[in-house]
Amino acid sequence: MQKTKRLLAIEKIITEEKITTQEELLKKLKGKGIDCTQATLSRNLRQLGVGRIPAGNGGYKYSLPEKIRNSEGISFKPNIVPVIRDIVEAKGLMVIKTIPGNASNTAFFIDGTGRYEIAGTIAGDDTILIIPRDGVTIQQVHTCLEIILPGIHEQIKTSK
Amino acid sequence: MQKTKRLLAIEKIITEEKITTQEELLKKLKGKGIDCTQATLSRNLRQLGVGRIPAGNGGYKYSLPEKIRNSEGISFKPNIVPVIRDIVEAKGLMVIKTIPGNASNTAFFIDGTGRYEIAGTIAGDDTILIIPRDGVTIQQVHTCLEIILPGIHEQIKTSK
DNA sequence: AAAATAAATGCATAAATATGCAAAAAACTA
DNA sequence: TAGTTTTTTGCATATTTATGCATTTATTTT
Repeated sequence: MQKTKRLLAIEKIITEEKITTQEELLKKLKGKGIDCTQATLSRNLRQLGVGRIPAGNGGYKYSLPEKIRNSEGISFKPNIVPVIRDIVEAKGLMVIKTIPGNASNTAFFIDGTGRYEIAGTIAGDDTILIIPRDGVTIQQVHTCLEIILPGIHEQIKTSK
Repeated sequence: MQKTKRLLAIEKIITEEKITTQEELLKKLKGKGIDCTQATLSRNLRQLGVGRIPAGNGGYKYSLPEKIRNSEGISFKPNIVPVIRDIVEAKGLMVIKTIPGNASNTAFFIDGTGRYEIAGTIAGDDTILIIPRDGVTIQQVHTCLEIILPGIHEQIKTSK
């Protein structure tokens, strides 16, 4: 799907560079071979929960949610990818395996993102059960996880 | 100065209600007897660091910095009220008493909110000095604290 | 207090963003 | 796989927001 790829690219670009307008983002994407219109970007940014905040030096910048912003508009994101070992599907639910003792904090992080796709989580010691909301497909949950934890699937695949 | 009053009103309104457009904010302000143009609002919002983020149900909402956002655009605040023992005024400054050892982290939290009213803070072990910005009254600082820490004054009053 | 300097504001408009609608693409079903 | 439904997208445009410039208001200096 073209859209998923685009969403990921948008998040990556926004995280790494200071993007001031949608037109600017449009060009960056084009540079990566991803082509769309400003209208589509506007919709995608909404879906990703991306906000537009005043930048310290003048102008504005786009910024991902689930971040902690201070009055300078600077943000950061905790990286918890390395603790995740595996992601499998079962009975329409999602099971995430972590390294021992890390299920709870990982689930807490996932909950904290408040993603629409996820109705709730249950965590043991090294296993998390993710309950998708009604009407949300497993594929959508995968996409959702990829958004929360960029590169996670790739990471799991290569470490196997 | 008219501007300070307006900035405070903007923060208050944005904190308490879901504001979708600058025009909407304009009307709310007019209702409070504060009159200006959209152009001025745009400039003020920038100065306050107010961002525009997608709202969960569709549409957008303005949001102060200092908040932790999740992807639904909902914000929440850590509750640190219980560590605060007393709030008194002295020489146009504000003195906050905390339980021992908690002044520093409380001050850090207050600083982090980036409130316009507060020029800066100094913390010892159980005492914080809040220096209001020029032109800001003690009453306005009280209101500001009530916004940062809802219910704080009530809590102190009842525990005495 | 008058003059000089800086800050704030409105007006008009440019710039940027969101959205209704129709078409195209993708996903699903029988 | 042909038909049906859902999702995604572009186009055109309405809506919303930012800003240059001139003017007013406030602040500072002499």
